[in-house]
Amino acid sequence: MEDKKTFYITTPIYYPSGNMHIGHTYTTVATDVFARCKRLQGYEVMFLTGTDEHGMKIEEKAKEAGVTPKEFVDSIVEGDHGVKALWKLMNISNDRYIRTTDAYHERAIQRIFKKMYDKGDIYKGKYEGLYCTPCESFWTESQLVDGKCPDCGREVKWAEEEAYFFRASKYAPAVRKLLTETDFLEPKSRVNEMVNNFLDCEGGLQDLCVSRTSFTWGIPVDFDPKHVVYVWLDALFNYVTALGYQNEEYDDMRFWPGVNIGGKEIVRFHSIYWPAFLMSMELPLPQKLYGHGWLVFEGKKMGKSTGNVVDPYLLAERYGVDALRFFLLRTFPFGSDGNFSNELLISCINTDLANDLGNLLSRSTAMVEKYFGGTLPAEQAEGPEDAPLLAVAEGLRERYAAAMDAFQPQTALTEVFTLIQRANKYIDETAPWALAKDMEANGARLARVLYNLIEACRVAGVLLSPFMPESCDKLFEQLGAPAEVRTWDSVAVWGGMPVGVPVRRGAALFPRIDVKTELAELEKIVAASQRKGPVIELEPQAEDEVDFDTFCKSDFRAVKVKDCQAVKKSDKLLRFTLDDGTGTDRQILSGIHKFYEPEQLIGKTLLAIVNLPPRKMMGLQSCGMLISAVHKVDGEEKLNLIMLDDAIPAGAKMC
RNA sequence: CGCGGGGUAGAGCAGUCCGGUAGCUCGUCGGGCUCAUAACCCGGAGGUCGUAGGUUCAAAUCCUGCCCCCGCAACCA
Repeated sequence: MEDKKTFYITTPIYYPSGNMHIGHTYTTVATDVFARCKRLQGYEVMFLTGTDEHGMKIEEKAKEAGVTPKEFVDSIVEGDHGVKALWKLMNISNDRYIRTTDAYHERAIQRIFKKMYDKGDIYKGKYEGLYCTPCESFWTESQLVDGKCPDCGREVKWAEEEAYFFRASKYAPAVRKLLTETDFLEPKSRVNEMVNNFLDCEGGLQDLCVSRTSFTWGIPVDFDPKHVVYVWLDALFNYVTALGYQNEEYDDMRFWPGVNIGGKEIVRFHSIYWPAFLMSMELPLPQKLYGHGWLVFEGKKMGKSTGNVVDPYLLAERYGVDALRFFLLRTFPFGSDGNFSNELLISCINTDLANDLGNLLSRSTAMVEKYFGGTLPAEQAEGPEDAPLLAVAEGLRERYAAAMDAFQPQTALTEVFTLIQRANKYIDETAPWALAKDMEANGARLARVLYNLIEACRVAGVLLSPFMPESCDKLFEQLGAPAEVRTWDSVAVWGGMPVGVPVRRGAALFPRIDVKTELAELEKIVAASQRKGPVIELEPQAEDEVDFDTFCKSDFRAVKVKDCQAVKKSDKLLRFTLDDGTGTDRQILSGIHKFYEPEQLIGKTLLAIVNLPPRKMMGLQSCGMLISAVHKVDGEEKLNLIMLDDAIPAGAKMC
């Protein structure tokens, strides 16, 4: 009976509150490449991805859209341009797709929750905090806006709610050991952050609240149905429920433990609570958690609010799925943040794929056709130029494997391109076109040169196939490489390519792109998608009435800006020295540096409320508040100070 | 002193763990070749490796101080 080694790898399960962007694509493509690489190496691979579909945010989004939460997630997961469609487009080879709304998963989570409870690792306690009754939400002090609910602006009050807690504190020492004494979490640079912030912090590792009563879109706690299981407990266990843990749907726990890949934002829950949960359930810990870096766009974090989300559909359709896959892993070191730009994408395609790889294949196959009618003869002669080329290929597979095992696809690709570049040089050195001038004398040598080139293309093709499966198949077609020389074993030594196979020059694998034209084109597309008209959002009008007396108490005055300066060490605060007509300067701090430079405002006449209680900010007194008009355009906040006619004297009362 | 990441040629990055010729891609300048996707190959110019000290025969790399940038956090009446 065949006993292949198993390999289990996962992406995080994504939260489908909106469409996936290039960042999700990056994680998923990377994981796919690792999975394909292990399959190539002969492992029995289980590759899991999925979606994390519960929680309050989805419940809210669904409400906004006027559908049920299930209908909402169905449309994002299964719909046109949805998650599954995107992974299909990107040629993701996941073996399984888990949705946390799958019945088997929900059942398993209930069992897990019960087991932890019976064991005493989950206990019923009280969640205390500031609570907004209409919104049914708890907020921390820091989340509050003006001491009020950030969502609705209403009063919050101290409240407590019954909740279940996971005894994370019990496992803190073991987790600490795991992080500091093993290479479970990589890259290593993320270890300190976790240990300092969450384990060695004041009070140590806090117990985690694992149930909620404030919303219903979640897995009910079956023995206490007014509670639903908090999303993280629900979500993290997907990695084992998808293998059949605590359910009857699957029976694949032999794959566990596996490797969890994810962006750096998931490191906290995956490196601390996930191992603790597993310890509680007495399951083996994951082999590895790799928290890769983020793609940033023009130096800024990518996000819907900044409007700089990069659409993977657009790029894949325009440049090809393989080119995009390749670019993501070739250009950015996996462990750290990378600066995404369209220009970088195009130049990567041109340099590596068109000029180096594509052109090598093109010129090599062209010469086999031209000089030998597409089939190389068996009679071949070695030459002095061969050794340096073969030296680069020697051990290439092992260097590549080592880099892949270390989760450094960028390095693995650099290795492969060393061979490709050396092969291009080899053409120059051997000058096949010169040999071809006297076939009688040089025919055998020419045959050998071309054989080596075809072989170089083949070896590169095998090693690149996890990154660009479709393109490598096309490459093998052109080379005439049969299935048995597309394998991992076949690239262990030079010379696997059989002689006499038909070589056919085909269409350019990666056409060269005109950078200038293309960048202009992309800009047009982006501009067009934005030109649909700015969406202006306004604050909803207050529903509560304010009584006249209360209103009259507010003392609004015209004030003149005598001086205005940025507050040191604060991004947002400006410090105003104001003439309020009293003869004594009034100091007001205002968080509007994002919208105004201090020098723009000096001399202006503004509107302020002057009888608010003074408040300290960044150590400075603020006596009142400047009044502004606020709105949002395409999700971006806009703010305009109310500027009064300069003819109005300082201190004039508004009524 | 809140936590973390980073500062290496005009641009983008590797090298830093484990000190020993500073490397890659693009750009630029010059040359070669004509098989190939105006591609390929060779060579040149261009770097106080943020800064100031320290350890050492030797520091981009190890240690200390400082400056600047970027996330998170805080603040944003």
